[in-house]
Amino acid sequence: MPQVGARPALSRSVEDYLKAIYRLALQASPVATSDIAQALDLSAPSVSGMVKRLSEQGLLEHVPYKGVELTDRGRRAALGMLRRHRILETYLVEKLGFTWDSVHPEAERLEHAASESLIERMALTLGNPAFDPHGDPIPQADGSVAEVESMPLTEIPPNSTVEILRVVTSEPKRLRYLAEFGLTPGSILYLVDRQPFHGPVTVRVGRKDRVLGHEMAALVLCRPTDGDQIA
Amino acid sequence: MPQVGARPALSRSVEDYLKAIYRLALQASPVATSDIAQALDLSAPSVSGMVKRLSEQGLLEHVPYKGVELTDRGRRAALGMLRRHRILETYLVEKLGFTWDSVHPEAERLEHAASESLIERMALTLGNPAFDPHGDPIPQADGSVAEVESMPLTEIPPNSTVEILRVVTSEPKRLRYLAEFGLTPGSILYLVDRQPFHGPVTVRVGRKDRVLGHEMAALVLCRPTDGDQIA
DNA sequence: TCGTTAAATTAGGTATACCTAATATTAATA
DNA sequence: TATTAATATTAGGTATACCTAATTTAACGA
Repeated sequence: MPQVGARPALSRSVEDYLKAIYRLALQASPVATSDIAQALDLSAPSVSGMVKRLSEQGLLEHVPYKGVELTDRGRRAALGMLRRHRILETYLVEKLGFTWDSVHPEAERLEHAASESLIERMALTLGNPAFDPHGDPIPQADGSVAEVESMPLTEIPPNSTVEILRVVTSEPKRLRYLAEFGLTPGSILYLVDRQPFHGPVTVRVGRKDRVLGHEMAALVLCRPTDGDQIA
Repeated sequence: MPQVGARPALSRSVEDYLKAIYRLALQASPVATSDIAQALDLSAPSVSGMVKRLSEQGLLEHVPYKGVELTDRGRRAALGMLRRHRILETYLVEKLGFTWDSVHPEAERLEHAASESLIERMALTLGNPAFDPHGDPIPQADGSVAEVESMPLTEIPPNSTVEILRVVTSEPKRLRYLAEFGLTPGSILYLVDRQPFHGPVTVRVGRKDRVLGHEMAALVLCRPTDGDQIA
């Protein structure tokens, strides 16, 4: 008899594979096994073996020497994991006072253990949020994912005012660095200047001007605001 | 580099063994391997094997053919698990609206995944509770456990008023049954009558008289209240 | 088109944690 | 004390998920 609130029993490993493949498929599809190996820090043969088992289970389709794609079942499972992860991160930050740079590993472990009903109760308590603290969209229970148009700071023309929508890193050091500058989702900033050829970007947050390296600025996704007023 | 808030990495299985041995040792010590096997629903040889590995790791002392006892290290780990479990149960009930009969399996899975710092944040949010929703004492971070004198309903003399302190089962059906009667920790009841030789017990809760089978009544631990007034 | 290289797979092996069947030890009884 | 029954352990085997080393396949440039 299956547990109340339980989900199809996939092992931790399998859940991690599906999540990684989903993410990688957003960049390029089919996904190369070597990319999976790199993402999960595993050897290539380990991934080959697991990929074979997962396709036998109907979670993904594998064309040997070509790559893998998630089946509908595999994608649903991956989206479920992503939902769990992002609801957990949001809950930890909103309700338990964790900082946005510290929640990733905690959510990474809890997402395998939390039941569907726990996640839905957390979501309800949070008012069914559509985005997590990093601005990542939270897949809804029906599998839909909000798509938001955004541009990295490195592509915004100088002299524009933008709202930060999303920060695409889970590295604590970088998250702390950005938060120190006030560069978190929802905040408004004015792009003062941008050096060509992958040079630094100067932004004004509040009254302060900050210089961001190109790599850092590329992680900050924004949307231009209507006016051009300085906050 | 160990994780922030992480604990010594013990596997799920090991954590379950230590928890079970701790509980069993409260009844009788040393603990028989067959009792561990029964508690964890494993074969006797599986337990023999694991017991050997755990004693090699210094988590318990094993005298072959006699039984096992936790070492200090083993006891600390077990108390840690118990704390995690009970904080989690309390949090799920108090903050997320779970019912007291449904939290056990959820906590059983989360206790292996939650970091020390998550548990301490939950405890703080709850005001560092000393007891969980079933009245079980929550081991404190320093390893101390509140001891409360209590008697099962089956040993209370008729015509006395008692407060329920604890209900010692995790079976949902029984918990729901008792909750229906208003028999939860903190509630006051009047023991109307008690049949000898393991017969049923009649209690009055509010205005209603309820008859409880002996087995059920034995799960309800109480403390006599000063007066003898009927609530 | 042939050879070289990069990528992927297969072969074979390890650790954990379980199992059943067989054996050993202890404790209770005749 | 010898036998028996209960308890525990050892022996040997399975599944999962990882590893390294060896091999195969595909793709690309000479």
